[in-house]
Amino acid sequence: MFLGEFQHTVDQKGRLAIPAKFREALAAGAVVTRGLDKCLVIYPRGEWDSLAAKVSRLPQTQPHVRTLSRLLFSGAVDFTLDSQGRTLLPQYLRAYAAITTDVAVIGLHQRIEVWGLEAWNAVKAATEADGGSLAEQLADLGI
Amino acid sequence: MFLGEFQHTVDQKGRLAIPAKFREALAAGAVVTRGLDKCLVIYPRGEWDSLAAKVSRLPQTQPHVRTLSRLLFSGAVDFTLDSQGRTLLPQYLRAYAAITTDVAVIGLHQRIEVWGLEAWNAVKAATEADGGSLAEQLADLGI
DNA sequence: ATAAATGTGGGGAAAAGTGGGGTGAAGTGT
DNA sequence: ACACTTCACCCCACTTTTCCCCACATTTAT
Repeated sequence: MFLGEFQHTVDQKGRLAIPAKFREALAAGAVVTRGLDKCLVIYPRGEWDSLAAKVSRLPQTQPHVRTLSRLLFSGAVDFTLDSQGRTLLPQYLRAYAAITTDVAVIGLHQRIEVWGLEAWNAVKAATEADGGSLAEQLADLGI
Repeated sequence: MFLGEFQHTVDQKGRLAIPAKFREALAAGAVVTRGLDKCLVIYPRGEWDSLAAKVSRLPQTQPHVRTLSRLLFSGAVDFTLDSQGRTLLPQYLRAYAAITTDVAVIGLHQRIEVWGLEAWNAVKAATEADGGSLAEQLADLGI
């Protein structure tokens, strides 16, 4: 289970150190891909496999199914850790999430998100300012 | 499993380097053909066989089934790698996908797509602009 | 306070991507 | 049937990126 917020830096080679607490759960294999909010998402193998299987089962003759497949799979990279517990983020993924040097690594239960630090701070600020309506929407979901 | 986005170039002889990560899975045999969206598609042998079987089973009495058959089978070429891990794309396939020099090679789980770089960037831009409806689809899948 | 673990930086070997010649087979036209 | 061109495939060479290793600073735990 991934929890917590960590501030790390991406070095000039595009490497990002993964919080030590997360490494064990990712060692068995994982995938990084584009998230829906201009951030990157790391799925451990099990999560990713079930997601990929669901998408693959859709009829690829439908245009929006192909679009969805491309969004999901084209951005994805097999996630590996080097001996220091770092991963190499491809240039196009860094570009997608506007990641330069400072990033926030966020544990979100079954998955991990990686944000450019500025974007993350903006999201946090927006969330806190917006607490009221968020509560209402969550109420609609029965939480 | 094919994943990721790679920017490669086609040289003057029409050769395209296949990402190293993909080579092993293609070495056992594969097929290149026209895709549905003005791109080229590379299917490993197993995938191609099941796709070909599926299409053959469709009622060839319907005009658009015949069109699909022609698109798929007439353009198909046996895929081979040279000693540098490159493949030779026939001129008519390059023409179909408007491929000149810069291309994007996209891993899509069971298949690989090859796009002219401009066309691919256009697809990506359209996808990002359309993020909302894709999020809904993912929600429908229970993600 | 000492030891261990974590995050960060960089050098160097290996691999990947790119370009270009040369040889032989296939196809074209006379 | 012949010369000629064109194309596919083999080899070699170069540049860039990736990966593996070592080193150091800072934090955490004992």
